[in-house]
Amino acid sequence: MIDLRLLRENPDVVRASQRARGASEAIVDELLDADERRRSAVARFESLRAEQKQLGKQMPKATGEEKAALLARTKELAAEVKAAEAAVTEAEKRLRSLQLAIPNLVEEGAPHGGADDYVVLREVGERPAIDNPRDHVQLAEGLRAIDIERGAKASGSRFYYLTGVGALLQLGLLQLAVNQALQYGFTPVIPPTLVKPESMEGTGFLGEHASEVYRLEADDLYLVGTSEVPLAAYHADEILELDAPIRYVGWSSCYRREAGSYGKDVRGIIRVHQFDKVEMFSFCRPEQAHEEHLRFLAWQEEMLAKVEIPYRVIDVAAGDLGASAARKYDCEAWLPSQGRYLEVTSTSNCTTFQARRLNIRYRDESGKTQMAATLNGTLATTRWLVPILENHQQPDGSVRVPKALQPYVGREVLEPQR
RNA sequence: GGAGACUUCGCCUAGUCUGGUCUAUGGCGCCGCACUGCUAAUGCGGUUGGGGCCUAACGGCCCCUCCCGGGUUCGAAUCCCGGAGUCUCCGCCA
Repeated sequence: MIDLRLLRENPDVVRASQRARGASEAIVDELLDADERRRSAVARFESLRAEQKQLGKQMPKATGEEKAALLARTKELAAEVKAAEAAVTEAEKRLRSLQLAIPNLVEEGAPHGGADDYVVLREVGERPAIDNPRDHVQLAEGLRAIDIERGAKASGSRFYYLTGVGALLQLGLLQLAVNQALQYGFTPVIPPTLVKPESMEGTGFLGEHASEVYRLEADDLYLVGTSEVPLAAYHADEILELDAPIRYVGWSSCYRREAGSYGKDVRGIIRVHQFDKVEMFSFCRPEQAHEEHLRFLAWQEEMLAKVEIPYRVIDVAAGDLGASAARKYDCEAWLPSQGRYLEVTSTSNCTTFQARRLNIRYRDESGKTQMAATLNGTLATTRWLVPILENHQQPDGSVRVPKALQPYVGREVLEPQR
């Protein structure tokens, strides 16, 4: 949700941001107009209401004719107040829906343009030289690590079972991620994965991504696509102490409908309806957010280094940012079987956008309440198994376990079963 | 699933029966000042949040806010209806 004060004082900043995203600029003027209308409706209501209260106070002491006159006037006023109040409600409704339709202001420096206009910031690590690389499905089959057929049998397409070393590998990877986060002062959290509409709305997932979200109609609850949702909602309607950032690391299953993604990444576990994720989340002061964002990215790169995967970092273009994000960096892992990069992490600086919707504030030095900033970033997911298996495969179909994962998995090499 | 109790300005709490003087009580915490060799203690004062208008600013005036949404009324923290949440007991089940 956009800051109305900023919009009023500086509409050109909002227009420029919309332009960078390739989004509507006209809506900015609609919003300005709605804001204007709301304020005049409020002013009318408040002056009527003030008079009503004034007269109401005289009522108990009034007698006789005086009282009759008061009654007549206040009865009249009551109707006017009611009408004025309805006008305010109407104006606020319009304002709010427009306000919700405008995405976050893009951070200065973010590349302009659409999905293909990202900027590659760096490539890290050496791609392994593998002749005729097996893909993760073939490798997992040999290792008996992922059972896609039975996943389809039990639950349908894009579901899977992680079995044996597959299950161990995921558990190890996620624990490695949590342990790293603990080192940097994060509080571990296992959140609810069913949330109320307000939580979904507050994090901005019911806009353009609404069709991606599972909804339980009978209970009016949503299955979260990321623990970002319950982590952000954790402090909804609270006033926080934010001398230093408050950091949580969430571990949860994530659910995505993947509607309209048919034909994309159909094979294996690259794009699935359910997966597990360890997610960093931070509440901080707006002026700390940029630095925190870079820290998140550094911690993601630290994880990728631990599992010894070659990757690149991209600066996502404005038009490809989610509605909540002001800036987003993705890490993409190298995929030998496909000769391309695959997104494995994403970190967004949501500045005050989510906090404004969720009403999350802090007190500054002068004691005034201010909107907090929120940030999120992936630390590990089920999808990571794909580049881990593929990049560490051996000619015989076995897979070397990265050193950092060995204590969790309990072996140095995963051998194919026969 | 059934029955009951409860939800008040950061936290705890008075007020709700009997509508107006609630512009919401007190305590804790926090902030400021005074006192004190320093600290502690004490005293005095301040302290819900959101919004509108006026102002260069300091500040001032006003509206909303007693879980949420309706209703009754000239007037609602208070009465009525609906909803949410918390707790207790019962039932059922891991």
